[in-house]
Amino acid sequence: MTHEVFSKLDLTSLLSLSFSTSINELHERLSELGFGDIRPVHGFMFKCITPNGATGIELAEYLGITKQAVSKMVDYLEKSGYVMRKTHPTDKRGKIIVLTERGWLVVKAKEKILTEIEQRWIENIGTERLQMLKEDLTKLVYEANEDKLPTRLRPVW
Amino acid sequence: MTHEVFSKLDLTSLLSLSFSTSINELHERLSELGFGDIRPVHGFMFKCITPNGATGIELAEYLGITKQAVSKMVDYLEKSGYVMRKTHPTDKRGKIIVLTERGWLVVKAKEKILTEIEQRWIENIGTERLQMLKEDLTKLVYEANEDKLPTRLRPVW
DNA sequence: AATTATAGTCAACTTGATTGACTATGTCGT
DNA sequence: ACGACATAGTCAATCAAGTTGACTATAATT
Repeated sequence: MTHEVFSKLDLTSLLSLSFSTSINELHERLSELGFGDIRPVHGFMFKCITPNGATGIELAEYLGITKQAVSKMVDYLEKSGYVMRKTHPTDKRGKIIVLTERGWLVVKAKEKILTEIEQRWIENIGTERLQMLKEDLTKLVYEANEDKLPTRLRPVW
Repeated sequence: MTHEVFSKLDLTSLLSLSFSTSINELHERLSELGFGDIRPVHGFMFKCITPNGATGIELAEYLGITKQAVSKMVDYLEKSGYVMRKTHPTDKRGKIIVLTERGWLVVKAKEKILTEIEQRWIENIGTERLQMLKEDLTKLVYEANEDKLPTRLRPVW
């Protein structure tokens, strides 16, 4: 694909490719660090869990999947040593999912790698332009969500 | 989610939410026009098909799925009246997938709706800023792909 | 002409989700 | 305080959308 081809992409293709590009690089790097069993949704889940844990319902809403899907995912991540279930402090029905030490390592690694990706983006388009890009996307997402149910993170396809 | 919450989102969350926001609105609008059986991947497939058709292999590469998945998708879209298979002009093994009249209606509708979404984004952040946003994303995606296999449209999750 | 590669389809399988039911617990209205 | 209703999380079954490997007909290569 030449630059000319890219410049003719519509908005949704541009956003999808931008997302795929950054998330692919992130997970290649995480793999190199020994976190090859982490999928993008796991990284987003860990973000929601920090710093104090989250309930299954909170994770389901945040990620845009059902509570049963969250339950299965937590089963898998618990078995892989990234999260733990704890009893809810005030609701006996509930569980709080928290990160293990290994889970925190993923969160730190992700932050570091994303900082490096952004650094390279800054070298490409400049600090001010990246700042504006993020401000504008934030504004547009905020506006689109201010009187609706929040858009779920999970990209529909 | 308050504006403060949005402004703390990392890059990958921002891009995912931006994509979801725009693609959700697009498909709500397409649904209103009677194209409720179209998924985002179909819209991208139609884009790849225009104007002269595409082979199964081309569609698979463009969308980031296997040729069998494309075959099944084309089965479905053929049955729904959006595409047709034609024999390849020069390769007897091959098929060319082309759009029907109804398929072209979807392409036109998508273009119109995306123009309207962009128009509203212009009202929000200004013509110049949207222009810069698109230029910057184009630049970043292009740079990330110039010496690699192309990033596939399909967002990994 | 023989060998190797490819396009598309087939059937079977896998993955990651959803659905509806269930139990234990929490909330609300009287 | 109690009964009715709602909810959190789990269970088993199911489904959608993909992948895999095999296959045939055709194309390309040697």
